[in-house]
Amino acid sequence: MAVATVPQPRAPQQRRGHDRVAALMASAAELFVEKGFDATTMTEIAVRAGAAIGTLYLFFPTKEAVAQAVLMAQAEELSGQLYALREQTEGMHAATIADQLFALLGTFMATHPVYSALLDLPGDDRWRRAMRARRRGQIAALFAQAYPPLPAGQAERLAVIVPQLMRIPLALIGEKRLRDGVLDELRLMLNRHLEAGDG
Amino acid sequence: MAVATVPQPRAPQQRRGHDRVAALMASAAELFVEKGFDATTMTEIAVRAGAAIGTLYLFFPTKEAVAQAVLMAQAEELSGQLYALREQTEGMHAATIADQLFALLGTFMATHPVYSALLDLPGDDRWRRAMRARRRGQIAALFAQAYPPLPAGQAERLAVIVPQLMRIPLALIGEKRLRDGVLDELRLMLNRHLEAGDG
Amino acid sequence: MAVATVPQPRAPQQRRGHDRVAALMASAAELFVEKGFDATTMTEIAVRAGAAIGTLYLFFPTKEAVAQAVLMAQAEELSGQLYALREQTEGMHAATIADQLFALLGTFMATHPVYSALLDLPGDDRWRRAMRARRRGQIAALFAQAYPPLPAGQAERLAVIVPQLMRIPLALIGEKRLRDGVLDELRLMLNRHLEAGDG
Amino acid sequence: MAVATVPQPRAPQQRRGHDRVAALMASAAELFVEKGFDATTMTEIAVRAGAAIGTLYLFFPTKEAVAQAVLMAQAEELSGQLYALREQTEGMHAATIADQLFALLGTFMATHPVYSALLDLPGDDRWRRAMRARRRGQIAALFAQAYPPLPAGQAERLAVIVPQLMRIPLALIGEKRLRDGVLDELRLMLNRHLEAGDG
DNA sequence: CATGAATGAGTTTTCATTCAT
DNA sequence: GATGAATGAAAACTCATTCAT
Repeated sequence: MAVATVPQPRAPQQRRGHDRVAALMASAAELFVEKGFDATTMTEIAVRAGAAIGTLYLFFPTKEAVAQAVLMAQAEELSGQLYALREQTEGMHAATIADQLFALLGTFMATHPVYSALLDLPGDDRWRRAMRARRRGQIAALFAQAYPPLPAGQAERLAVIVPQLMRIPLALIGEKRLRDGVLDELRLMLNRHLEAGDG
Repeated sequence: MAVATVPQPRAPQQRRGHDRVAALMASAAELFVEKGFDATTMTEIAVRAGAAIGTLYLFFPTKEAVAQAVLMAQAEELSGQLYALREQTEGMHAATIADQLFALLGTFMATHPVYSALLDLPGDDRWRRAMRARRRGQIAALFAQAYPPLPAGQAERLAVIVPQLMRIPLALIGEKRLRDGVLDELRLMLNRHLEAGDG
Repeated sequence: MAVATVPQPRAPQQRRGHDRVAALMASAAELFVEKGFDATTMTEIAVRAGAAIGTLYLFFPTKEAVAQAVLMAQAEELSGQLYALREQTEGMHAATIADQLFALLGTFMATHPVYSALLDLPGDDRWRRAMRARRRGQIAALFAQAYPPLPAGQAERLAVIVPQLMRIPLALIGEKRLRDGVLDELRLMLNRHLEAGDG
Repeated sequence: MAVATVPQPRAPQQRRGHDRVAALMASAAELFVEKGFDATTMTEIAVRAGAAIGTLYLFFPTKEAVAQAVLMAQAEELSGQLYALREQTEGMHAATIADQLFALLGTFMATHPVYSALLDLPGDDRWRRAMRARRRGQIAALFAQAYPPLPAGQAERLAVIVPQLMRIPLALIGEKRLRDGVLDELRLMLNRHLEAGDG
């Protein structure tokens, strides 16, 4: 039962539901990065998005569902980028493909910090596993295409390793010089490894 | 219907305080790995250690303090191992040192999963930062000692990268073959990078 | 992931207000029986009636008002039936009247389960009391007319008892044989009691 | 995290857990009768028992569990009374047994109003069904023992009917004279029915 | 008349922390 | 040292009700 206390003028209700959901998800993504999933409250998410708690629950039945929606949207985006990369690098030189992939992942991780934050939560569900598997498959396919003589299994191993490599610089916020250096170091390390081929 | 349990006569709790604390910390470490820090309750920690909740608070003022104690103990252990490694590899061939370091970190990460779990929690405190810095310093020193001509900064960059590399296989529980393959791949990649020297 | 549903084009809602209200009340009646008054939500009522929540509030100011309307309509119907029974049994043999009343109430209770469900809610309001009083008066009048020598007060007592008797079989859904047996038993018991007159 | 605001002196904590549970259940029983199960809040239950909300949840995991505990305790009591009645009326005259049963149920219903209130909630669970079945069995056994020539099934039918009969006067709070009259009427009706035997 | 997105007070439930014994 | 009953602030979640369109 909602008894109006101080009937505040309501914000314009013209925003389409789509905008509302987008604002809520953006708010959630920010908070998940700032404080982590557990420490973020549903009320905070709503407040930062300029919505009431009930509005948040209008679109997402649980807090877990918010995380899932945020993560899925970002995974979708990454998947799209990886797909596009595969298209546009068809037939290119292996080293070029690797460089592009490296750049793509590095940029994505840097600009989508919530992606890593949510993907590696304790207590991995079915859908989180599925997301990781999909990413692994796409990246493995890219490697396999770029280096046809790649021995069995190596593409998959690289698909596991490379995304994790790109997360390393993320922890170095506030140490910009070191961060850039680490990124270069990682790039160099991976290139050398790929050029050398399997041992 | 859940009604008050009949207070069972308790087993004599005569372990020395030291054992008590060790049991509590071990219990906490297990639970932090299984369910994550936030999802672990103080009561669970006490129960699994066979202690009462009050006893847990006798030794640790807050839940955060438990995590800190657990993490510090493990960091201390790692630090000791790194120190010992430095002693025993003095004057050895660079490649050998690297291999040893790799093995040491790999084993440590695999056997101390709570270490990573706690070190990378969102909301980094002063003491967590200090811990990371110390590790970085020790590993950088090892690299600098092993490869005297290492260009300025590279030892530090490697000290950032290598521990993170060794965490990658941890996520592959249940895929043993892939896990071992990834570990080999990482070893190979790092060795090649070190052999090649700086660009 | 639960995201805003795409607003489907709506079917034309051209039913006259009267039909609308009838549909809403029917929907409410069903749900009150299925889940109880408290567990039924206004949104459910509207949805099952194929209406929007706002439409429901167009006709009923509160949830309580819905219950009141539903109950009043059914009480009105029962009252009408009782009135008709009184007319058509004028001058009949007492036993016949009793049988008819018994049949009437039994059928009504079985076909209007929401009637009992709403009438016996905790927290009895003025209007619920009034409804019970009216029913009591009508049934008492029937008894008084059928059995003129009925001692003072007995008609009223029977008017309290008989409707409650007829509710008993309602609880036996799923045990049809027992239910029918109980109904017969009740009929027999009441007839014997009436034939014996007051003690 | 509980940050003490105004450290109120705590009430004496000497009451045994048993008393605590009893007080909570008594408080719940009162409120369930006064306002019904749904309208009663866990906070109210705790407050009326002089406990904190957390204390209530210490003993009962959910509100449903509170109801279950209250109902089970009362059902246990009724069951004990019925058992004792069976023992002490062994070999007695049928009419006497019936009278005793009638008195027992009448008194029980009047003094344990929460029993009916909880047993007839919408959404009958397994345990509620079990409770009804048990009562039915016990009463049927009593009837079968009292009236050996009772035709098959009638004992069970009576076991369904009689407890419901005894609930009827409960609704007449505030109309004492009518209430007593109704009770006598019911007694008379049942006796006549039993004396007449099956049709 | 009709709609349904939006609201927020109120409810259930959890759990870190305290303290009398 | 050891205990565990007790606490209550805070978080997740519900739903009757409103109102701009």
